[in-house]
Amino acid sequence: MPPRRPTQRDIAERAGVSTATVSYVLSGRRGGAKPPPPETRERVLRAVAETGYQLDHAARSLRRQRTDVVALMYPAPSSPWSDRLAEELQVAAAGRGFAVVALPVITGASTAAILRVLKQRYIDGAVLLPDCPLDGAELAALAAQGCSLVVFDDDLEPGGFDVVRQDRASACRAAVERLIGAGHRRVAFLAHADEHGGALADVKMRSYTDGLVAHGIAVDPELVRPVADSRSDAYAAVRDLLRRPEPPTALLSATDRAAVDGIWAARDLGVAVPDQLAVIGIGNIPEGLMISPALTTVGAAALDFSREVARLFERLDASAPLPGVELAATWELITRASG
Amino acid sequence: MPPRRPTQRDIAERAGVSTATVSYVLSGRRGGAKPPPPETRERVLRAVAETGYQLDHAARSLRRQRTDVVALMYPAPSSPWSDRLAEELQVAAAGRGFAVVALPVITGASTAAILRVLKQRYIDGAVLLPDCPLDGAELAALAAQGCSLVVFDDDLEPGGFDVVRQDRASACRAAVERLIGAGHRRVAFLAHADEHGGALADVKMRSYTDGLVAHGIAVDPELVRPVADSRSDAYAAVRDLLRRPEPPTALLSATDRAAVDGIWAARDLGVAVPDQLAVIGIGNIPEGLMISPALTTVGAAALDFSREVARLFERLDASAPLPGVELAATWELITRASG
DNA sequence: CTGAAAGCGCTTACAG
DNA sequence: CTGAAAGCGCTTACAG
Repeated sequence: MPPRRPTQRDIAERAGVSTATVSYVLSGRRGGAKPPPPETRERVLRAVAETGYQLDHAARSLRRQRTDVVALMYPAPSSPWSDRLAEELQVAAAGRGFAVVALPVITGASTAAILRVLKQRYIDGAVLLPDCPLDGAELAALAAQGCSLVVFDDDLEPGGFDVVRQDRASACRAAVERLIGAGHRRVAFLAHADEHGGALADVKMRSYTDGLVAHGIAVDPELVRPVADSRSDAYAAVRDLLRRPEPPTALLSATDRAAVDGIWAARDLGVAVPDQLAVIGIGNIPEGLMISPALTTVGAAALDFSREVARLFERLDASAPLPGVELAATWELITRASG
Repeated sequence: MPPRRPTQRDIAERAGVSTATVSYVLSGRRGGAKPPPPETRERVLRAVAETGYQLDHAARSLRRQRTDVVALMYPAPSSPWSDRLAEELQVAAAGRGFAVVALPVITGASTAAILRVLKQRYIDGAVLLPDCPLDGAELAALAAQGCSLVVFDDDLEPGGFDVVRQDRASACRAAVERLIGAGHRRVAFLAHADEHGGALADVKMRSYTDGLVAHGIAVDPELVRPVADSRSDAYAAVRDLLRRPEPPTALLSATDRAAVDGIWAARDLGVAVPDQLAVIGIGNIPEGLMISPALTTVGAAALDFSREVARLFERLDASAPLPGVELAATWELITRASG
């Protein structure tokens, strides 16, 4: 049987003071009035040390109507972007006494439990990376209940929450234009698999097809492969494409990882990149810089979320609700050597 | 001003029932007695729908003395392993009404806030991946307070919590033995950088040095490079090593990623792997299967945490505290083509 | 300077 | 079948 956790009442008895005094000592807070004198303070702290007392988060949250916890929500699996944001958030949060919890959203698994974390006030605020499963109405409802939200989304209008614009569609389209502008007519596309579908997958696919069609190029279904989410599938698909009688001369990939695998496949077949096969990825992951030739890609230019993090804490610190604003974190075509 | 969140009292008034009835309807729980009849039920549910009522997590947790939240703690950055465990945990949790929060521990940032999440009963239980910043005494204290814990660790004894053994030291040592057994005498080591130090970094380094010394081979400081945590540094370091007058004939890397970069560097210099340079990584990430030649590595054989996840929920479901047990998830030398 | 007391929003034995 | 009431462990205006 685990012994009952000590409460402030236990500490108070042990130290011969009231629970109010215990709370004042522990919180250091005292609404303007003087703090308890050192002697009282010490008795309390000694009792805390002796019993191993720990604050009860639920009780404090209920009473104070805030949790001092913020969340980072993102579609799983994690990425260098979500990792970096988690780090920046945690550094900023530590200085203000906030804890950070990450909420990876598993595709396919039920999202009910994870949405409960937001709706039932487990947390005071959150940063939502792109493609989280919440619509504008749900976000507005959360904001109206006092949840501080910074949301990465290219379509939503701010409304009690802030929206970070990446303009991913334009950047993806620029990649297609670059390939066609360089004279490519047979452009292959490594698409997301169906089970990794979603808004962004659609944006990527539409950028590809719209780009081709806008230049009078028919979309050849043979050149579109749903392999962008699997390294081994991507490698095999590109090898297969390059061995065809009429191989593609350019490759756009929905993920940088698959693009890198494509470059490997090309290298292993003796196909020169970019001369015989131009390759452009999407996402701008660090690995793209490591391969030779370095990967041309589409994505955010810098691994830096300081503005978004700062904005979240502005919201949390504000005494009155802040209006929703738009922040720009625009995706760009990042031209390197591969295409 | 955000309107006050509706409470069960508001729902009760609106539906013309008591708060007790509201609670019974919402929880579906009723200690054996009959549930409220459909008519009452409907009135309550209508009021809930009209007001957008959401349960208050803090109040419920305080009253029920459980949170229905479990955590996954792991040293950042995330990895295929932490991603996979998050997924398995979430699937298992969803079926039982539990939410999952991830707690990435940022090296360098203060761990105080994150430890509070465990100690202040923010959660009912957690899986701790290797190298989390909690010692045996802290874990025992948490367990004694009723927190269900499954801890990956090679040294700790179970004590109110379960311990998952990986035996990483033996597996790392086996990698060194394999290289030396194959006749290699000049074995380079890509070590962790100092800032990525920790117990595992030490285990890896010791396996390397002890292995060499056990076979009468002096450790050449020139062959040890602290580059395993940076892809670009690893690539450059291996290129540099291979250009030396007396290049190494084998390479052990503290991370698979750096090992893969090493293979790239070798390929780019025309050095054959494994004939001119045998390469072994540590970690068994999926990427190791993608490179050619496939990476020999050290790690868990399968990306499968079902036993650990099941055990966590066994603990959570148990009416009385369970004794701590050891689970085996032993690391192995996984022999592929590179070394 | 300190304490008694109310109350945050739930759940659940218990009485009717 | 339903409701009044206690209480989970805190914080904080308020009284002394």
